[in-house]
Amino acid sequence: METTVKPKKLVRTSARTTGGSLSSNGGDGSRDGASRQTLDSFQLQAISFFVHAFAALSLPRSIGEIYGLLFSTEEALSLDDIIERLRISKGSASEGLRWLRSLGAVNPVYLPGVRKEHFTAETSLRKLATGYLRDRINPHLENGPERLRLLQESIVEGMPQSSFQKSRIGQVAGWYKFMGKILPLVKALAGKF
Amino acid sequence: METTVKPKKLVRTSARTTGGSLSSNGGDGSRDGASRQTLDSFQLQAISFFVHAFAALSLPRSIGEIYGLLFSTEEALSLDDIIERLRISKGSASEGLRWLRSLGAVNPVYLPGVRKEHFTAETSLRKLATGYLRDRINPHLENGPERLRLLQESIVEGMPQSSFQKSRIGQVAGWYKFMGKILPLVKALAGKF
DNA sequence: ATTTTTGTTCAAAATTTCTTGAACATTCTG
DNA sequence: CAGAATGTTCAAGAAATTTTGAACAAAAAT
Repeated sequence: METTVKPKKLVRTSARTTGGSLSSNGGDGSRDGASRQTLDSFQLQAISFFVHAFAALSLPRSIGEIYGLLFSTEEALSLDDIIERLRISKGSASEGLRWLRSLGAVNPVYLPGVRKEHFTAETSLRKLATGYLRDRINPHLENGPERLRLLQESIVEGMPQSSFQKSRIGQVAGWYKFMGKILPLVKALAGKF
Repeated sequence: METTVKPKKLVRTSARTTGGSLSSNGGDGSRDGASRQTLDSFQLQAISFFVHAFAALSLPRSIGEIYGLLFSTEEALSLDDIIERLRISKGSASEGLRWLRSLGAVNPVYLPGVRKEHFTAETSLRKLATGYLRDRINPHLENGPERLRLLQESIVEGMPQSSFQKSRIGQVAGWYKFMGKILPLVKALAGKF
């Protein structure tokens, strides 16, 4: 549930174990030297920002890290770029990227002559909000009518409490109506930002 | 993160170990017999409903159970009533009730001559929404200006990417403005349900 | 003042979720 | 087609969260 905020490592502090032989320069100027795969202060701050923001939605740190990195980087990055810069596992990166992609929070970028898929962050509030609502809110609302029906059918007529129970069902029905009203409003307003 | 929905036990299936000597009838007719502390079909269905709904917000099952029970029960219930009916531990019940209380999702009820605190569910959408926003959304937004400042200060002037970085900050500022617009709208509309 | 009732707290156990890394599948290249 | 590059999947381990239960504190009753 997380009520109190605990300090978590911003970016994992591991030192590379073996001198990795990967190259795959994501687009920064230096071809090979020591500056490779380091994050600048803006990127660090942005990653911190999004890890925090995503945590507010109970989403895993790795997803916040990936989005934060893409958000703060002008060039499109590949899976390996992400692994290298964030020092997370292939599995996490692949999984996190898949999640972000399905939401529409990340855009594939076509680069002529490059095999690896590259991505940039989608920053349009409208698209982000739409994707989030579609993937994480709507599924719950779609079950609404079914759940409401189950609730109604569970009432045994003629009991002293059945009148109370019916009034409760009225409440729930009202909540669903509210959601039906507010969500379009959210989308409409998001379109203006 | 929870993408796939796993079947969870609706209400724990344990059998009482010792014939508990607790009494504290919450208000149902029977003074002592076998019908004590059983849940009717409406309560079961309501608990299932709220466990599911709260899970959508990544809240623990025990909180959904407690709210569901109170929501589906006309009489006010005490901590012990909740423990007895839901078969959850004292710790969970106390903790969950504290959380619901702080949100304003539960109302204390005064019962003359009764020591134990009793509670009913708050069902006003306005109060629920207000409490949730106040406790779980606002705290994150209040850090907004500070976080935005940190982000700005992390930009190193004169680098080739600093122009890009400034445009990103503009995006984030826009998102905060959006939140500032939409939240009052949510509260206002919630008041009508 | 002592005992009983009521409710809270918190360390340990149980459970759930996240991350890792290696095996596997797929697609491209020569 | 063989080999290399790229990306996915998933079992096992690590980490975080939730639940339990017993000790404790506070308030009320006797």
